[in-house]
Amino acid sequence: MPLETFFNLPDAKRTLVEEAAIDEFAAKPYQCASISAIVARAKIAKGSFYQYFSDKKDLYRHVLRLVQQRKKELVSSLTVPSISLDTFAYLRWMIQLAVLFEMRHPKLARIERLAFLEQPLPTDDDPENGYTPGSTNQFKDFLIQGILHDDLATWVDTDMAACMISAIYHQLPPYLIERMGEKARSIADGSVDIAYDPLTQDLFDNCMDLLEAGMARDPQIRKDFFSK
Amino acid sequence: MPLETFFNLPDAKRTLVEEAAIDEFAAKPYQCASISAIVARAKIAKGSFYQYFSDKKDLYRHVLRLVQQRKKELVSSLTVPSISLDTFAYLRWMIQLAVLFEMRHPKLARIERLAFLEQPLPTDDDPENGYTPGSTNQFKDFLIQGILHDDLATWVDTDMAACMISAIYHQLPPYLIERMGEKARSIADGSVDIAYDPLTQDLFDNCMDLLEAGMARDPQIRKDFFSK
DNA sequence: TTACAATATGACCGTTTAGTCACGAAACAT
DNA sequence: ATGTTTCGTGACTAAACGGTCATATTGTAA
Repeated sequence: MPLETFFNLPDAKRTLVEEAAIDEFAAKPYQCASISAIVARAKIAKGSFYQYFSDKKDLYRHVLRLVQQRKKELVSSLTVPSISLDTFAYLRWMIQLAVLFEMRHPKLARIERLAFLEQPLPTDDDPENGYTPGSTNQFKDFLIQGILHDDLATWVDTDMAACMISAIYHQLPPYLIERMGEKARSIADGSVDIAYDPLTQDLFDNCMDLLEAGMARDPQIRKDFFSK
Repeated sequence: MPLETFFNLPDAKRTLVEEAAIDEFAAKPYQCASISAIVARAKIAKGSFYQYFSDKKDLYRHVLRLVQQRKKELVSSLTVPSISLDTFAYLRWMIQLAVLFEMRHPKLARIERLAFLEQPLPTDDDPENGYTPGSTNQFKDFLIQGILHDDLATWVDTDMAACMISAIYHQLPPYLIERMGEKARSIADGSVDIAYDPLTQDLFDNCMDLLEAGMARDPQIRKDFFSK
């Protein structure tokens, strides 16, 4: 945790430091991120930094906490689907959320992605770790619920499916946004609502079709569907 | 390209340098990889290194070339499926190949993964780039062929599907190997043939089922199958 | 043996790094 | 006004970085 001194800071200054840190951690992987660059960008003295944070890892964990916080804020600002929603409708909503987060906070999204891909690098001694939004564990529980709700085929290997979906969840949003082109900007600035844009929803349709029904023209397996 | 001096080296010494570089690039992302660490591990002088390579990027590109080369060697040592194979059987073979590569050359596999994730960092002025095994572009062409062969549903968005599959292709092998546990070691050392190990093939079955038929218990879409 | 080219070397350069610390400027209570 | 705590600061350390270069060693041909 950052030292109390950091939280005693006036909001403007604290935000300045946080923004500088976000810039740096979005630009470089954790190992290469430079404290010197951060204090230069935040226009504070090197010594001041160490009055706020005990070391680089301390700052990094704080930034990761910020990422989660901003994502929760985004969720709060959205129409949250009811829990009783169809599993795939909820999964679609989650991917849509990831895309929105990528559009509104590209740097934070990049930090989250880097943290996911670097896997067990800076995640020591943090017991609440391993279960963040988008994590493999979260998707696993989600899929188990899907089977219990009779939405998913019973033969689905939830562990492996969770690994595959989390890979997609972290890799797809930047691609989708590039694919959306100009439209992405209209949605990001709020002039277009993503939920009512037919072109974007077509993209999500295609994405969900792949997850729901796979890619085969003539699926031979579909085990419990045909034996139901 | 490395300088001629490097290729004039005795095999043992050249290999030593390459192994040291592989160790380093597998341990750290490109930006953080240290020349000093490499020359220390290879037990050569700093000056010697710069008689072999013009700079860090030069070495890195050479290592990436080594990765592709070793992968091709692995392919050559395997029973290559016929081109007329079913699309999904071929895709299954590709994933199996990725798993084998991860088992036999974990460091090289890690370098390949890092290169894929860092995306357009060290890929300048290399025209043959953007189309390496496992790249999104390669999967896209592969999927188009799949549609032409009538194996894939015609509505599949090949661009997006390629993005999803390449994400899985790079993320899944380490998970599968961890999942295989002790069995992975038996296969890696050759005492068990992956193609005839029922437990492993069960895993691949589940993986391919997900790609082929998706996850829904009762797929509503399956557009051109039901309208065929 | 001589001459010349190819290769090997580590001290060195300028820069950057994470982290420290003595000191000065506030802020605050008494 | 005085004492005390908190905060801000930039010079500083020791180490590491990528890269250079003059020099030393080796190999080869004459």
